[in-house]
Amino acid sequence: MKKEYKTEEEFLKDYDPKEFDQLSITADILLVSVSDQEQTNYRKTSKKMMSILLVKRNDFPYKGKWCLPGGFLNPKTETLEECARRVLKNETNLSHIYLEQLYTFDGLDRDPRTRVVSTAYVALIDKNQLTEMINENASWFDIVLIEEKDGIVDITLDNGSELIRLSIRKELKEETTDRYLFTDIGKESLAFDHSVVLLSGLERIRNKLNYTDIVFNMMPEYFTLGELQQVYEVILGKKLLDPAFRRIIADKVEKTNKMKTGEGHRPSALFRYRRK
Amino acid sequence: MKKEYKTEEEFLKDYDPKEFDQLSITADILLVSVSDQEQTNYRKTSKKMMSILLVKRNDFPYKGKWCLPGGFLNPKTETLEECARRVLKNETNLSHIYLEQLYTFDGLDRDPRTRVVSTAYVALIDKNQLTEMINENASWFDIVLIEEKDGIVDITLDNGSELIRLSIRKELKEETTDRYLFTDIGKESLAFDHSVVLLSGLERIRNKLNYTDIVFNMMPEYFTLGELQQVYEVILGKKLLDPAFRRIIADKVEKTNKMKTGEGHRPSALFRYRRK
DNA sequence: CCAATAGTGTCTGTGAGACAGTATAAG
DNA sequence: CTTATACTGTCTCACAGACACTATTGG
Repeated sequence: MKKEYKTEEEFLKDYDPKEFDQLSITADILLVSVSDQEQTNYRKTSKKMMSILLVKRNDFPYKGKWCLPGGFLNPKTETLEECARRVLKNETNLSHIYLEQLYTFDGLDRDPRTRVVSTAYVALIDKNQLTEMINENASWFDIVLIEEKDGIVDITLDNGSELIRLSIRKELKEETTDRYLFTDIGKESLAFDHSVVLLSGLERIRNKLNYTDIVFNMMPEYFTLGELQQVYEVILGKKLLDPAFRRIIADKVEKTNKMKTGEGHRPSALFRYRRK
Repeated sequence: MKKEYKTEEEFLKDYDPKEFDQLSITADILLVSVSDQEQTNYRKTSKKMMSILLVKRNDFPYKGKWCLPGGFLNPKTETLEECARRVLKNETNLSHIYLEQLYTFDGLDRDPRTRVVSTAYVALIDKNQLTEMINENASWFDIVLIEEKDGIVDITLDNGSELIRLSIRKELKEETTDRYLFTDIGKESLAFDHSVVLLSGLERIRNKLNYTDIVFNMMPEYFTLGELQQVYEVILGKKLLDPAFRRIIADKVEKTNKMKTGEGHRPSALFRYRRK
């Protein structure tokens, strides 16, 4: 039977590193989606927010803290991406999810137990496809604030009953490039170095929004251009002008003959992603 | 004493996987620089080419094949980047090299001995800084050709006495993104999956040329705009128009009062990278 | 003078930013 | 009629692409 520990120090004192391999690899996943915030005014459209899936840790280390879903790689049987998909399947019960390798995080002290290298993945889903309930330790957090000031990025997460405030220092590694060194400096934070993984992933998504079609992985099959624009705006963190936006996405979408009505204002045409 | 093997099969038959950890991580490095090709015509400027450092394998697996320099991570003492710098120091005797994590390659059959996950790094240097001779198994290969046609990328490498022709299939992983699946399909190739690492790295450099200042890691302190333009052209694989190029880099460089003369034509001003 | 590169002036077309205007549903 | 969003027309400004032109050296 598993022994119960009260503090992390007690746990580590008793921990036998030989039980683990000397070196392990995990795949951690930043699962991102877009959620709707209900509106009181019947005319107004619901506000959209980015949201991410976090899991509450049941065991030491970081017992009670929230972290990204992840799992240890089975070196004999699976690739890192397969490992990530296995974890995603457990959390969401979905199989065909957009997945992209983000970065490999390998600080010496990421995990107090032993050396654990983590390859992080970004996953995008349309929340409407979620049917079955996810595991009881998991919860969707809305990103209610993300703000950069004086080289510090503040992120506030909210799952309806709990608020998490993260603070990450962001400095250029090299003046010749766009690589940043992220350092978790918040009082609250996610387990391991997952605050840093979160910020890296969000910046990746923001960058790729401009030159890829990854947004459509977060959209339902039919959507209005207003909805699509809101998703752009929440990811980029700024308002866009209608005509400019419509020019940009004109060749990425196709108009259907469906309409969305009953919104208290002029109905809008439903569009669909135009695959190549 | 080490036993000598004649074939790879014989070697693998005798190989005891328990001698290795069940799972290992290596840092592999794509070290890229720019070399000058001598010109017969005294008026003409020397043509530039990209060149990369390869190492000839002394042992099985892939004995006799060329591969990227790399080394196993020591899980107790170093990060992957430190591991990469240690390898670079051995190969080039240089310490302050531009280094950037590229991607983590983790196919199940990358290494016939045991499961080896490799995190690849891209390193850029100015060849003029190289003084001491590198290790005797290492050699600089010029990229004499890189051509994409019908989803196949052909790369030809030349170190002066040996030609290597690589062929890699390139297909989009997902229609919504810019991620490619690379498959080595050449008769000749580099050891392990290093042909794929090479191509990934070259594409990374090409992309970053447009929105970062990484070129200057491959330039000497003083350079003419003609030289800089040639480096851009060889990396991008196309000619650029002078006025357009000068507009683009105008705010990245500063003119010095030095001149380059004796070239059989009008002398050119020497410029320097303008740090922020 | 010739060959080759250095360096500049300027036209043109494309495309993003900006603003203003028209259209249409629900209540 | 009001409110809120849907959707379009068009002006302007910045800037990349393109071409033409001048400048300057070694031989």
